[in-house]
Amino acid sequence: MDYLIDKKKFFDIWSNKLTIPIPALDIVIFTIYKWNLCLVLWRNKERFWDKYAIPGWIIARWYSLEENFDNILQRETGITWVYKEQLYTFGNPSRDDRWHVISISYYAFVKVESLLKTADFTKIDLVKYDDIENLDFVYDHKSIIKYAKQRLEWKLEYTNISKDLLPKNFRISQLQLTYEIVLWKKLDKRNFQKKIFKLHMIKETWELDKTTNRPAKLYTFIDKELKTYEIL
Amino acid sequence: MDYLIDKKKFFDIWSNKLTIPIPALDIVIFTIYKWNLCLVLWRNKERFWDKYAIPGWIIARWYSLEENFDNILQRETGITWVYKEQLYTFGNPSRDDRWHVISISYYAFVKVESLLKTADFTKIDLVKYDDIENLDFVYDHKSIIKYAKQRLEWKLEYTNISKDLLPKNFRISQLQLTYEIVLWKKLDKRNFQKKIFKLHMIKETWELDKTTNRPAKLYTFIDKELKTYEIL
DNA sequence: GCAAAAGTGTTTGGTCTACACCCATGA
DNA sequence: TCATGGGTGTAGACCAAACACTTTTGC
Repeated sequence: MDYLIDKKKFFDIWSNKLTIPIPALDIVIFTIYKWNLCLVLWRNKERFWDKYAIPGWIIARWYSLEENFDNILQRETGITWVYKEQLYTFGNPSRDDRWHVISISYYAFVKVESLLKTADFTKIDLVKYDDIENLDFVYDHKSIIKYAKQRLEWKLEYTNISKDLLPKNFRISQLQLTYEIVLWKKLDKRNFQKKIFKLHMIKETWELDKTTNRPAKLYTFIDKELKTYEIL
Repeated sequence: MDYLIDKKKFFDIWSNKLTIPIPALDIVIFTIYKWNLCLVLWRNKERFWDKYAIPGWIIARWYSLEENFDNILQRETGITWVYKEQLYTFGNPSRDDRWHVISISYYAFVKVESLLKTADFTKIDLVKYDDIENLDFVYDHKSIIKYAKQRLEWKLEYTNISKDLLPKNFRISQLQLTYEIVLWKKLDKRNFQKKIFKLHMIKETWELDKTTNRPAKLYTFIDKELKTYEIL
């Protein structure tokens, strides 16, 4: 009676084929590891013929995108929490040559401590972003990654997203280094600090980091929430 | 043999149910009509119990999102060309209470002349944005519209997207009015002009518009393409 | 001549950039 | 005592916001 619950429309029993594309969810996970921008990639030789893939799976019915995300993340990487945001939905019918799969893509950031504590390194590889040019990926996953990288750059310039890439307390030089790594350019130390302070993005703690020659003040983010700034 | 083409996974013949959600594509269409921000909405009493909906339909397999978009737009509104961009993918299982439908949403802009020339007003209604608060919409369409409006504001502030809302030639005061309508605030005439000119967004034509008391120069956009500006 | 919209500059405060030296500590 | 990274200020250019009067035309 109703067009939507007339399920015959979506599956043709005689040809044994769906008439709709299949929705999947894929995740680009960034982290800063040893002061390199890295990706958490999925390596599954059986399924992917020795190519890399970003974690992802078919979307299960009756679960929200968030629930599907959490489930895929946990099952395929072991990681329990990341900051995530929807990236884009890719629907080119030829992106997967076996079937029309629509990829609802997310990008995510994970702090390195959290990664090392929870990730299952038998399932994933940590790969430097700069190396992906030379690696083989399944389907259109390389272009999804590049799209995510653009978004990361924007996000870093206009929000306090770096809070999800850095430890709780950090030296200002580490914050600056994070920006330099992602934006891939040198920044001026004094101007950088002025900007960050003017935005009230971080505050001093009373701790010192004595691991370098001259001890450095440690800072922490003021806002726990994601905040967008007009300028940076 | 391969996990993806094992179609049994996606349709359970015994329960006669799909095991995946259904992907659909929905479109929020903006226009400026009689100097009001308006939406092109779909009114289908049979299907929608006298509520408004944004145009949309189930995604057909083997066609790209763009092809599905064009097809839906043409069939449901008659409109032949709009500027479009992907907005977001909404996947809450309860957004449609009959089935789990994932909505890949787009927002679009159409010039009023083009709208009036091609649209099929037996299928659509033109509704002022300011009125939607008091109207009934199916599913989560009202919140999709509000999300699209936010994006429109951003787009107007940082790009030359207004070219797709205005006629080819226009008075500067009309351009300013468009900004004021969408951003919902008064702008300073002199500062507005300085900004727009500094960005090299528009250029003079040698025509005059004599429909008001004092004739006004007509301007036109320099770039045909969408261009993003760092500042506005 | 008057109503209506067009057109036009200046000042002020704030922000961005470029740039160089001293400090505290560990080895 | 030296090497390493930490910490700090200023001057000049540019940009953004506030603000009011004159001009041209139709009626």
